[in-house]
Amino acid sequence: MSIKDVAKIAGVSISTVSRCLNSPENVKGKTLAAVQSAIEQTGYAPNALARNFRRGKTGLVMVVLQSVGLPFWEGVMRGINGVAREEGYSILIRETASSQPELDDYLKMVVSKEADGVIILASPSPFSSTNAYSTQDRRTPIVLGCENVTDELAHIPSVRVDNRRAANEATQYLIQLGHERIGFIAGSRGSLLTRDRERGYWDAMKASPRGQQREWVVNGDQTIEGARRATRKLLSLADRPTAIFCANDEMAMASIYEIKRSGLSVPDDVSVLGFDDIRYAAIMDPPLTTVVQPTEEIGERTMRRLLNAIEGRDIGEAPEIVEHRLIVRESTAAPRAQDTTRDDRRELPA
Amino acid sequence: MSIKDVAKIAGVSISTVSRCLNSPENVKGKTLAAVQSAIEQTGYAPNALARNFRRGKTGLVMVVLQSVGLPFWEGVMRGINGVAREEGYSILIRETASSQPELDDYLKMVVSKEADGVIILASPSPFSSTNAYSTQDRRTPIVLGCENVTDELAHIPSVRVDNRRAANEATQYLIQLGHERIGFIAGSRGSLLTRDRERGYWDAMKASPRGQQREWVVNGDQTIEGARRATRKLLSLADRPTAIFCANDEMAMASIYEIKRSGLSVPDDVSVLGFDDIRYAAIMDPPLTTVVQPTEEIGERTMRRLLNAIEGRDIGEAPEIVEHRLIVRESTAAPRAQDTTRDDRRELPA
DNA sequence: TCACAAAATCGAAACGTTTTCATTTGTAGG
DNA sequence: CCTACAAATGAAAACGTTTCGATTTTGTGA
Repeated sequence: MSIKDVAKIAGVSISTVSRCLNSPENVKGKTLAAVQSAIEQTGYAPNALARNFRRGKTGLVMVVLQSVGLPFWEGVMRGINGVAREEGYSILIRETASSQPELDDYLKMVVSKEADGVIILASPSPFSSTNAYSTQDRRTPIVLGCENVTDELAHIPSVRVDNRRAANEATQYLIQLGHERIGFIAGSRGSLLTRDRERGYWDAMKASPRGQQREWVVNGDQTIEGARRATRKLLSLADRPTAIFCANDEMAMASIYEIKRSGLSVPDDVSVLGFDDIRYAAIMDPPLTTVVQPTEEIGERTMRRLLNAIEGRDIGEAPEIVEHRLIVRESTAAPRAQDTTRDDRRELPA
Repeated sequence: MSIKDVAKIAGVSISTVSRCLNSPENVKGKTLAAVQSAIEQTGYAPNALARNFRRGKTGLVMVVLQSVGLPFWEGVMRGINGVAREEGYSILIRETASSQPELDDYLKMVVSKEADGVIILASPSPFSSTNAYSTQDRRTPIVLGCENVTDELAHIPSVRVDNRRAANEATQYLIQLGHERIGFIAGSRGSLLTRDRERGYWDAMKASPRGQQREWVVNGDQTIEGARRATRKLLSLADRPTAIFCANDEMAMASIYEIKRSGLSVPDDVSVLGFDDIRYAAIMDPPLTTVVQPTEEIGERTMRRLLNAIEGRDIGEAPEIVEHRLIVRESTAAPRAQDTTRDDRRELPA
């Protein structure tokens, strides 16, 4: 059932059939009708394999993410998918959770015509020497969404919020509430995104009454378990923080869990502030104060930028910055007046 | 940079180069070495487009899901991805959240060689007349994961837990705890998965002391908002349930949120039981009692079954059933002794 | 009706593989 | 040293489309 059969039935040449499919405005109404009828009749569907082969384009964009199922990426993926559909592309996904390929493997996929471009939403194998993004690679279309990657990929064009400023502002907000001892649960080591947020936190703490304290910053590893551990560590500090800023909402959830579990209350004893505004942020107990990113916009712009690159335009290497916003819910409050000793925990009901 | 260039440099024919790539055991060591060196030298990478075209296979499996970012599908996708990688397939995703194609569109994708097979994890456009799965379609490789689809797709082979039995057992568990008024928050109308769970609930309630009550079953629409609405409805009942069984964990989260918000406590006033054991189930407050599905196994078996179909084997149409398991945490408890009036809510602190 | 330009159609090449069949090379046995 | 056979390699076809240049048809104005 190929274009040939259709041509024969319609009594035209195969090039005419092809034209009917691709530029019907160039074919006479009568022939068009004949061809369409032949197509109906045979149930012909163009062979995408052949077409893509001939055109030298896969129509595929590879999206690298850590794992399907992480709520944060929902909006980003919706954005990506939306413009992909609009522009006739399909999305190929690869999870780094299950395997750990090198960046290089992805770049190769576009030279071997498995995809036309790559969007990176998660660092391929962290700390791999072959992850360096050489100038030679500059010609393969690739864009980062959110800059959730290691240093070596720093120069790849990206679309993201200003994580440093956002984290700074969020921390400022806690300081303004009156908090002086503010903990920070960092994400996975070596992720640009995470490091920028940590920097923003440091920036803000510099000007805070008690200044910066090394021990207030603990690595949460971007995992629930890690964040729980980190929280326990923070809670056991002599100078226990009255507020904890988590590098993302998932860790904030874990942190809240652990805080409550130790008999403390959020936000009465400890305020918690997240980052991302995932779909569960508003129905946690208490509803989470957090930094919102325009995820869908990030997805859309990432995809658009990639398409530009695919079409051969120069997209530069400067990140595209989109706006964030702090959304205040109930997990943050002013610290309690008497909260200067570390022993108030004992006074609480279990 | 094609196979031709490599052939020229290596001083062999293109068929030999092809053989070096695909069946090196059939080529003499010396030529193999020469060819490999030529490949190195040119940086040649086989053109996947051409290869797939020639072979008539895309190497792609289309996975239809509602939306990336829903935690439940994390494990399923990991399973799918795992065997896909093993078998040399890539995963194409399509979200039904952003567009609503018909099942037919997906089937067409395999005839038009955009993918070799389809895995359905979410109903394409619910209640569409063209979603019927005709016997004529029986030849296109397609498998359901979890049967999260509308009636019309009932006869497509699937891999899933026995939702009806699982829901029955879960409800039994609540009954055994001493609950008599048990609410059920159903998922999206028309989803087989959800309906089976509802059936399981009814099955169990038949034998319960107070029997079945229409008003105890409310539609939660598979959404957070829907589940909140449903919960409010249940709580406002004259005979307010002392336990609520939610068709999935996400709705359980929403339900718990709403219960607490109305001043009641979980599980003291109302027990809540979920389904799925998503990654946040264990760190909710309280940690959620729920039904676990072996998601990764489901994904693996779904994919394997699809591959069988792709390779032309008859995979039948009977569902493959995998084992579920109830995991008891802290969101369920025996009802309070005095809990027979509806007015205890007033006695609680706001 | 004719000439001519424009529009429509056709024929054939090309895309980069894989694969079949034929040919060459190598090897062992007599 | 020749034959027979196996192993290795080569030549060419084929996959289904798009597209280029050539050719035919159509339409227009004189």
